[in-house]
Amino acid sequence: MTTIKDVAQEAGVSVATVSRLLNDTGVVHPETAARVTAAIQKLSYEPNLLARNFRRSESRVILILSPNITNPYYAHILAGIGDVFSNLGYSAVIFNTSDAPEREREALEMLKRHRADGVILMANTLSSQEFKEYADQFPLVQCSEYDPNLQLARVSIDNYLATQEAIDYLVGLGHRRIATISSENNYLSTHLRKQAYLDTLQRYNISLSDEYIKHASYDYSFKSGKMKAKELLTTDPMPTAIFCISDTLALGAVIAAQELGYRVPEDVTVIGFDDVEHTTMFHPFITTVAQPCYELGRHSAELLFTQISHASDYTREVVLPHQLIIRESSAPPLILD
Amino acid sequence: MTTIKDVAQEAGVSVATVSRLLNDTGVVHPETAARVTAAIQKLSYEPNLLARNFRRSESRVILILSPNITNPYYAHILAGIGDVFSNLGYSAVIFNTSDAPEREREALEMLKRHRADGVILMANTLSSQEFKEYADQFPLVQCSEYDPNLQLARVSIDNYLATQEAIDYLVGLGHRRIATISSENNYLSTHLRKQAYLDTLQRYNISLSDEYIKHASYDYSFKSGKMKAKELLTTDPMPTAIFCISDTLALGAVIAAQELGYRVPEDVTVIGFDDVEHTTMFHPFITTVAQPCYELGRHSAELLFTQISHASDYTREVVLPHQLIIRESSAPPLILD
DNA sequence: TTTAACGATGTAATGGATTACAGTAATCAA
DNA sequence: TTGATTACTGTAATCCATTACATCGTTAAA
Repeated sequence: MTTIKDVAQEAGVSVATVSRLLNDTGVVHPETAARVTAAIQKLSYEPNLLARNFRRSESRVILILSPNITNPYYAHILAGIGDVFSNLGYSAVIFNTSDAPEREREALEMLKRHRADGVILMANTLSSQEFKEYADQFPLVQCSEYDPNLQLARVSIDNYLATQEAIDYLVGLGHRRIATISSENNYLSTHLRKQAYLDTLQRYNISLSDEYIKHASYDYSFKSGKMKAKELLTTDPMPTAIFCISDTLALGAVIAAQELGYRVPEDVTVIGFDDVEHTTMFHPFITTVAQPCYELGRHSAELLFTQISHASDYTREVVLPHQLIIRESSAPPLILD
Repeated sequence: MTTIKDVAQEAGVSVATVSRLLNDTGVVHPETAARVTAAIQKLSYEPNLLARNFRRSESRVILILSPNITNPYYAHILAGIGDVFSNLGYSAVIFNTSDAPEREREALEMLKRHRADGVILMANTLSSQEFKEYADQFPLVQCSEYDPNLQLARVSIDNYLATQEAIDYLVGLGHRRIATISSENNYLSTHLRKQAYLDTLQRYNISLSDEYIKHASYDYSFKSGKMKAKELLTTDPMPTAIFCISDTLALGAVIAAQELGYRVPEDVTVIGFDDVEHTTMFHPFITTVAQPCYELGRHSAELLFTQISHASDYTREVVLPHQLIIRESSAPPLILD
């Protein structure tokens, strides 16, 4: 293997000079530089990053913990993170935690072993205390979800406000029997969306029914959304609107309604959350709360990089704008109570 | 930072002994081992992987080149690869090439710099000659797609045979006006599927019409599938069946048909390829050729690992079984010619 | 003229783990 | 009893790039 020593020998200089040229630290006489460059070319030398990283004590790897990569919502976040870091010469390692604490712990151990320089978490299943121990020692950013007990760097939308606006919209259309399909997972966004749902209905003096609150699987699966929607559509009185905390669930609800012979939005309004591709794949196009996924990823990456670069003060909380997108799956109820 | 030296000092032994214990190379007296283990615990020592990898001259990273991670087809392949390698203590870095040769080259350079120990390619845009140079030097496996000019390790299904069976099935149903939505990309699978389509129709003495052969975008986008299907559905005579080389395209075709007022499968049969989730999201469930994605990933990973482990002889070609899954989007044509 | 500063380069230490090789004591075979 | 073998441990070289410090002309400032 060609090393910096070989290049130095070939060019008749010391390794220090080669290194200086390579890293653009310190001055090198143009003529010398030319000789070195020629030697590098001739020997087709490539610096050994194992040695460099070891010496610099950095891995140039960042870790991304995501509960489930197959979820399209994450794909754009990943793209955003990837674009920032690959420009900076970092590799991103995506770690599928499946929401299992052991898996998450295992991944975070990589930081201790100098396997990664920092981490972006899409979800956190550890206790605040255990989580804080990592956060205190290593660059860390929370994306989408975050631990409300800790003052750590995070990037997300305002889930409470976004839900409020969605429910306001439904009430504004005339809906009173508004159900929700939440999730059995433990994410903050899930809590906030449910709380905003409850608070907003209360604000309008709309009575709440437990039967109108369903919990789909932790990963928002299409199947569980469909199942829960069928439960809702067979309760009496039937809700006239269903607020789903993810588009996949909303899709399931639309299909459930169709299978039961209901029309969307004439018989029942369905709205989703996230705005992933399949909201506009078939009719009715789904009314949803759009999240700026790519931007969430980009901001997270930038925030992590400032931490890795040892900037002492960095923004802790980035809240990006959401947007209610009205499409075809929502309409006023046919019969007003 | 705690180093192996600190542990050695604490335990009153040499670094060699600690290392031997850590790596289970050579014998260590049980009592000594206990002392060392205690020291490791006490100092909460974690080996520095930067140093280890440098010394061992391995990165413990493998590279995955995929043209487009947002495509759900790849998600399961990635899961299969990930499961194998994370058990082996490797990290997988996913590189989105977007089918751009520069991006691919850039990624492969990482091998030269000892940034990764091997690579799995989902698609290759380089010339056989350039590609061979990397393959000769580094562990490499082609997954799904491969360069037919080179004898390199690859894992895939038999695309030609699979397509043949699909067309046989359509002809068996009574279809004669069979169209295809192929892709403008340059993948081998695309060529093979198209060729099998052509050959099989010829075998049945069914005349071919250029109007029945459409090419969607390189990434099989839903939109382009829908657009091309509309073109097919407005040609005269209209095809009674459309063979799509991906499920996303098939989905687009179904929606296109519905928007034009045609029923699937009564008015037009649509079949897809891959068997990703959305084939069963709504009715009609899509008839498709299933690929064992997870297994493709797993086998690729195992094949790569044997190469990394310097096994001199390893299997070059793994062909996994496909399966035609008949669902709701296919039926005999209403009117036979 | 002398001193200081600068430009350009080289020497050698450094990072942390692995491992070839050497060494010691104890045990075994003859 | 002696030589060989085994079990266990230590010393020090090694991997390759970076970089603190030293060196040596040359030029600018005093």
